[in-house]
Amino acid sequence: MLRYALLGFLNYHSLNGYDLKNVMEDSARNFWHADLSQIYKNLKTLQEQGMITSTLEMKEDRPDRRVYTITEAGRREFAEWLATPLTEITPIKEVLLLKIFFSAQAERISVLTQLRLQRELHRRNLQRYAEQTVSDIEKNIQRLGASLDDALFWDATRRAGVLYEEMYIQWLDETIARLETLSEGGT
Amino acid sequence: MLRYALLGFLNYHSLNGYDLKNVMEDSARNFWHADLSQIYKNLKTLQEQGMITSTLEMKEDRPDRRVYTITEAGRREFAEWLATPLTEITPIKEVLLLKIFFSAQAERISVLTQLRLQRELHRRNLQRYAEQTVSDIEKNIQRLGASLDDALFWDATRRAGVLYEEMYIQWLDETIARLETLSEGGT
DNA sequence: CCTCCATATATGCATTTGCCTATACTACGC
DNA sequence: GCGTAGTATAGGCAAATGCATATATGGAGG
Repeated sequence: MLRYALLGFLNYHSLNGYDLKNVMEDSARNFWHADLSQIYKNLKTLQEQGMITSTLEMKEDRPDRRVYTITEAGRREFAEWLATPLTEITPIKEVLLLKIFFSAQAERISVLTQLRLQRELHRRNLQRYAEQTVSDIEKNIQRLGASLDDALFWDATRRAGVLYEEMYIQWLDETIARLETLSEGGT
Repeated sequence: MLRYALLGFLNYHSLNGYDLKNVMEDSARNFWHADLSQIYKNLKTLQEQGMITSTLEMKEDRPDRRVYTITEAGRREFAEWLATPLTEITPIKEVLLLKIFFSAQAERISVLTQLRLQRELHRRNLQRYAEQTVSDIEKNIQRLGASLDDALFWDATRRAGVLYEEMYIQWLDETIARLETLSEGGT
């Protein structure tokens, strides 16, 4: 999957591995993330497959950088992926829910503490998505040389992040409230 | 992570690999899933580490089954995991959002088709969570010999599934509407 | 009769992922 | 002067994951 993310970004603009990581962190972190080493490995594979080419830029004051450019074959593969419909839902793996599922066996107070901590983390996340304004998106559009059309879709993914965090916080609030009511009489 | 899911279920009741898979599918599929081969591998490892033991039950009409039972060490490790707070949020990898992010480069109609297909899939998912009633949870409680306390937490995870799907459908509705408005004049 | 499905376990293999480490230079703060 | 952070690439290794396949039996449906 990561290969398509990389091809997608390179389809806008030639970039090196380090910058790809930063661009991804800035714009896609609420639905995708990848380790730097993972990105370098994928770039190597993509080049071996002829999807991208690279040139080494010599720098005097900074480390040399290997800049990757998408090829025609790369554009084709990417376009094909974009056009192929997803016939399934991305399955969720949510560690907190796994823990909660078994939490009848845990100390009630410990569960509450953990839920409150998660609520705090999700609140911060929500705030970040909410603050990621239109101007931020415009900044990324300039950086990548993307079109104004892209802003619409980028904002849609930002909106998905906001809705997700709001939903998550609502669920945490509900669940914490339920546990607090029960705890008044018990352990 | 899967090891804790397995320990968690075995903490209620001794089970074989095949049944563990079914129990997980029935009760945890909206926040965790695992391949059968993955479950068998993990059971093997857990036994090597002394977290579980197994006995082979000979069946005449059916294949023999290896039934796993949690050990004291297993219970300790599981309890420790339950008590250790998660200091981070589970990162999301959502393929649809990755595609949507780059979808300014795709045919507008193709994007709409894909979003509508996903909406249909999520609607079905929501319906399943909504229909997974209290009686279903009670059935699982009996099957595993869990306590009534568990019902509270199991229902909380079910509720999380409902909220997630409602949120997702809302986002899809929003996004589809936005694209439809734009498409009236364009490609 | 034959195929598919359910029950049941297990191995093999490739891919993906995560985390750690090495290398190398600059700049900034203490 | 020294540690830390930023820029930049890359290899190593273990763990997790996914998918296919092998084996074996019984029952249901066409």
